[in-house]
Amino acid sequence: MPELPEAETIVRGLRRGLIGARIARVDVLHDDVLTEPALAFAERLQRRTIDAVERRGKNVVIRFDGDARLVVNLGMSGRLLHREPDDPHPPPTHPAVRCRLEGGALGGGTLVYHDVRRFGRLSVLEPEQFRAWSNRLGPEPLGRRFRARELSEALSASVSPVRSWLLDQRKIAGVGNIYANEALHRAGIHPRTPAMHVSAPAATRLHRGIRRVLREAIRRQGTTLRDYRTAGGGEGSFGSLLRVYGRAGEPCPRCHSPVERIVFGDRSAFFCPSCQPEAAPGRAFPDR
DNA sequence: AGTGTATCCTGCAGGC
DNA sequence: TGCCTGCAGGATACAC
Repeated sequence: MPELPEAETIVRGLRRGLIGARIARVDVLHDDVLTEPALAFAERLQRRTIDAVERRGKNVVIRFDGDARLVVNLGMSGRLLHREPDDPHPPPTHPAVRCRLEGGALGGGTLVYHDVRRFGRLSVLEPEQFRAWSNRLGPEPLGRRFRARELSEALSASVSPVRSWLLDQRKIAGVGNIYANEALHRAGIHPRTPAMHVSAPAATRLHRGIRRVLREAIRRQGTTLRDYRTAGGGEGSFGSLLRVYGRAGEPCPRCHSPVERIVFGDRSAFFCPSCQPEAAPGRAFPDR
């Protein structure tokens, strides 16, 4: 998906028009993005007023009066678009759910969940369910509870490749494949390094790398490679600042060695073989 | 417990 | 032009 910076950008873009608005009507066009029958889903949203628009990891969280929440995981190609009344844009090509709004600072309009591949999921959670769901996710990487020392300790408990570890939302909430690769490059760590082999100084560099790349990407409204759009339909501009992701064969911006692409865990990993050397084999893990 | 694999979908780029 | 393959920002259920 959309990873943390993209979700954060969407949340910021939705806030003004959604807070205080009331959901007048819900149309479900593709019920496979829902976790419950369309009728029950619509029933639970209709006539509710939006109190807040928030983010948890890479999920958009819309909170209603009564404290129920709509949690939106955007999957690979999900978009949340707010179309204001009389919006001149052409209608979205792959709408899955449409909510007609009344009131709010922008006078209503339509909130559209748009998803070409339909890997995204929308669920309505009551306060208790929301707490349980949120507790299963790891710390917010931009929050105060995420510290280098804790990162280092958590890494030392896992043999999995550090790139895979970073993608596990139970470990850290919000990092996906793009920013995992970018953070590892900034930290000078090979993506396949077993998590427990990441030294304390390297974990500190990784901690800083994660926070820096996420913050800079938020400033640029995220990375639009293909599907991602802001709430207003715009594109994010962080793509031109990517140092390794999607850049196999291009020179590393730091040392000019060609960036390499490998595949493991069914995902591409991009890295600079010179800035991110693979740990010398032969000690703790002789042959993997 | 943690890791690898298959699966859910569609669209696009590139090779022939 | 058309067909085919590979690839894609994610998450989960399952077997081992």
